Amino acid sequence: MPTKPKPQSATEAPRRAADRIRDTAFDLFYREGIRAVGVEEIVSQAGVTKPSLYRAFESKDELIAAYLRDYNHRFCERFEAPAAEHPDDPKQHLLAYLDRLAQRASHDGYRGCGLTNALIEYPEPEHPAHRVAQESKQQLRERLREMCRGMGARDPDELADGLLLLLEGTYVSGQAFGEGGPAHVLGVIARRLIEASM
Amino acid sequence: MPTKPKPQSATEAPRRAADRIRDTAFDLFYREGIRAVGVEEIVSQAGVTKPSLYRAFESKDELIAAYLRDYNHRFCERFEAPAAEHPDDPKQHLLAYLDRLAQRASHDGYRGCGLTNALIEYPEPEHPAHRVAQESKQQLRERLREMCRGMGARDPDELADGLLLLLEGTYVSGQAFGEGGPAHVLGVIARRLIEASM
DNA sequence: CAGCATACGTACCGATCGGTAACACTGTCA
DNA sequence: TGACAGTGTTACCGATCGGTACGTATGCTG
Repeated sequence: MPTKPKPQSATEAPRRAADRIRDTAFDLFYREGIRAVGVEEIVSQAGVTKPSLYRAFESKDELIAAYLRDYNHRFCERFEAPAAEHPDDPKQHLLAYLDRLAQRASHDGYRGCGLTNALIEYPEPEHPAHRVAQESKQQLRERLREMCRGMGARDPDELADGLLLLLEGTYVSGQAFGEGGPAHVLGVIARRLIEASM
Repeated sequence: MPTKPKPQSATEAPRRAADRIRDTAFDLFYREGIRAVGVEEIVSQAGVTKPSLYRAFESKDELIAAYLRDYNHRFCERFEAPAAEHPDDPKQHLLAYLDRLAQRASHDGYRGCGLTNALIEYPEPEHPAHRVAQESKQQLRERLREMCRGMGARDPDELADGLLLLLEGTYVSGQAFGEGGPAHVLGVIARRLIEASM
């Protein structure tokens, strides 16, 4: 590991080709959809060439899988972030995340959850994209159950699934309806549901 | 208009090419996704040829739009069907639909809502697929509001949006999680939410 | 039967898809 | 100095994409 002697020019940096490809693919896959984006578009926008892509990734499918793993990583960070302000309070933690989500999802141009979108674009259960996204979603479900247990819900698993439905519904409704979409009620509805489940 | 002298053999019929294309496209687009299906696959499985497709439809995009209009039509039928058993009772009408949906969505291989899936596959707002799906979803939102008014909810629009989130969440969660997915709680959760909103 | 429109198929188009072979260039480290 | 890893360059592959020019079969009407 070199002691980064690269003359990185502040933000804009001539980083490794693999990293630029990873970042560019992330943005394009998320914004335009995975199937809609060809490898040519990725490398040209990343300022690299195709052989560089295939030296770093076995195939487009592997690049997709890497994108989804990255996405899940960033998602988990966003999901756990409110814990800093609400330590040992899973209810407030979750509601804080939901409020932020509701705000993002009520913006025009919101693209929902990259993992959910990938599941829909790749319905075949064997496809790497489907697999990675599915595993991430199961992980989220388990995390929600854990939080609902922490809240002291009557039936934690049931409440967790209910909240998961609301979550996923917000992701996709944010895309279907623009500015004044149904996502803005997420906060009140979730609170009402939680209250009625204690 | 001929007096249909065609010797149609009961169910299996050598119908018009356009009809076979429409039906085949419906099945393939829904099951495998729109972008994943090429026109070649459609015509070959329909037992016709490409020129027949392009004589009946201007382009693949137009065929997609026709598919989504068909989908919305069938959806509305399914959605309104329970009205026969629950006339003038929007709450029982809606709950009956939700119960049937929860059952379907808890099956392995469930593919969700074709309109929702299309919205995700085609994020560009100008694309015919996005447009048709978006209009259908707005129509559904309005219908839900109407039903919530009929239920006598405190804030009908708010409850309608909450139920819409649950609906959409069920569509996508049915695909993410298989047999024992979160979709099975839709009934109890919706009832609890409605009760807490009266 | 002739005439004609409708409906369909054969064969093909250019463009793009994901992916690769072969070689030149650059900077780092020994 | 030389070996080497990483990258860029160019050109290319077969397959598939959406779409079409053009000839052929069929069936109704006179």
